[in-house]
Amino acid sequence: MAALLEQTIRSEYHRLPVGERKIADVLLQMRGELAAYSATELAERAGVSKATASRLVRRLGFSDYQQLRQQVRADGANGSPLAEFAGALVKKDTLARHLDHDVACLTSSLEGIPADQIRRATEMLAKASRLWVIGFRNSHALALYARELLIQVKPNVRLLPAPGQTVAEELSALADSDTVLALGFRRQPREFVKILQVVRQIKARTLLIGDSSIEDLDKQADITFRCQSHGSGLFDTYVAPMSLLNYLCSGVAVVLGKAAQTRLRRSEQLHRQFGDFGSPP
Amino acid sequence: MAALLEQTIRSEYHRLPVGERKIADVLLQMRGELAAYSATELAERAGVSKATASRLVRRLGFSDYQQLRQQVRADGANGSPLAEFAGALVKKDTLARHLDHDVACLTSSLEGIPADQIRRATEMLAKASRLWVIGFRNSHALALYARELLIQVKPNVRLLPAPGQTVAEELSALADSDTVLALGFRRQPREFVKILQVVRQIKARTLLIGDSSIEDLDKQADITFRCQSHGSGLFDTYVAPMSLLNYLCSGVAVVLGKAAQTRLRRSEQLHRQFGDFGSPP
DNA sequence: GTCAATATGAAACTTGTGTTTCATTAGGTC
DNA sequence: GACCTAATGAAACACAAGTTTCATATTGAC
Repeated sequence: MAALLEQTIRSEYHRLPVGERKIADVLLQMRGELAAYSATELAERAGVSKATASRLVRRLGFSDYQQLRQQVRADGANGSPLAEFAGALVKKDTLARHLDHDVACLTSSLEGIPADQIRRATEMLAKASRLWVIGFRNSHALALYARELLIQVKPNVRLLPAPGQTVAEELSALADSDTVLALGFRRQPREFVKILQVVRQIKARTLLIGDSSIEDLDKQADITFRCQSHGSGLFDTYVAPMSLLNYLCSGVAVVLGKAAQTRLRRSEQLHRQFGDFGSPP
Repeated sequence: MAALLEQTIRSEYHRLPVGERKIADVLLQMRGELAAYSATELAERAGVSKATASRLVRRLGFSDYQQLRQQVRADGANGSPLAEFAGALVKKDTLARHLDHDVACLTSSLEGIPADQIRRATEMLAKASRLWVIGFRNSHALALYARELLIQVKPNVRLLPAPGQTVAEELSALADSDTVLALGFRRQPREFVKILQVVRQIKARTLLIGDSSIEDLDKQADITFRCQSHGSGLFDTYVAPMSLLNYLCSGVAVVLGKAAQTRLRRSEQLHRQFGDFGSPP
């Protein structure tokens, strides 16, 4: 990145007076990100005056700082957009494109999450006296997965909707010391919104995980995680929430500490006794 | 890069008026390079006035554009230059490590799959007169997801185990023109193996998706996909099979062509009539 | 030490960026 | 349709960025 500028600087470097050299050094260190900085900041960083910075720009052959910045930007831009173009030209097969898509989806959904939000979420799950996992339609598979994990480290984890029962019936047992883990991806029925309202009235905690379709439903929740769910093909992809749930539940186990560990071990043992395929008879 | 900003934008996006959305879209496209552009340029690119751009910055919670630019810069800096300088020093937090893990897991599971195997698998699913999706314990959530997708493009997709019924009872209806989609991740009961044997005897087709625990069970299956499932924390991760199932089912819809499309559209319509949250009453 | 020649920073200046104001328009409600 | 609210762009504005000027400091030659 900014290779063009680097060449220019190096070829002039020996001619530069001390002050201008200081700035040149800073420029070289910056590389691609240079365009994000103002000439004033660069001058400060180098410990010289703005005037010196301005003069260096001239000496390097630019008419002004603006021009330099644009060159760096154009040069650096060859990094990503050209790569995208090339990617299209390399004619990846559809599987490779699908993979790229899902990786991007996963990454952009998780990477910006503040550590504090994760911490609060895991504590909310860990400290709850009972947990309710709710998800309709598409989200039900996720709910099932979440319950599967949570039940291994904590007693009293209930899945909704349960076959043969109405949600209202089940939820009548909800208490204010409980936490509801709501999976709200596209295609939730209106019922889902009502449930969140009820949960709020009862003053139980709500942890909402969903996609852009939840819109301002985040007002009903104590903590909200938004994941990308748009798939590469016809169907929505749930890699992001899957990964997030995995991470959160691991975190819950850590918060619960000893208690969870023993519970987990006991679950392993039960599996063995019950007779897993793969374990000795 | 600029992940934090992306999260912020996505969480506010639905609240934004059209003009501000245009700029938000531009910001999302820019990602890391954003700091190199002035608010004026962004406004021009989005086709709105500077004033609108300024207002968006406010709405996203920044005091001014300067502040936004600095956050993007600091955030993006964790990406390349620091990594280049001292890879060892980059003390990623546990979430970042988890993300890396799951991305690696997903990538290594899918990228090596031959196109031909995908093709055969989708055809096997598409051509079956009936489909059975089987998965116990951990794999049941995956099975549920698979059924959810398949039922949208094909009639007669049955999920096993079903609550209140024994698998044997259900499977008595299995015919040799059927296909069984078996999810065999860690912790399958012995029953699972027995089922695969029965399926083979009946000469129905078997598509097996699982992890290393399936060992030589692939002999019982016509096609086998092996995914990584070892998680970064205590629990297994299922991002890879999730992504694979998504891709395969999309493929099935394509193979089935028109018939699947209309079925899908009808399903969408039904959802709407049934009354989704987010759709007009 | 003196003298050029050059380099430098402080401050004045200019320009353009980003914010704010305000009148107009669009969207929603009764 | 009348009304209110919110959104928007044009223009006025405030401010900071970058350039230029100028007086001072530095360097090297003699």
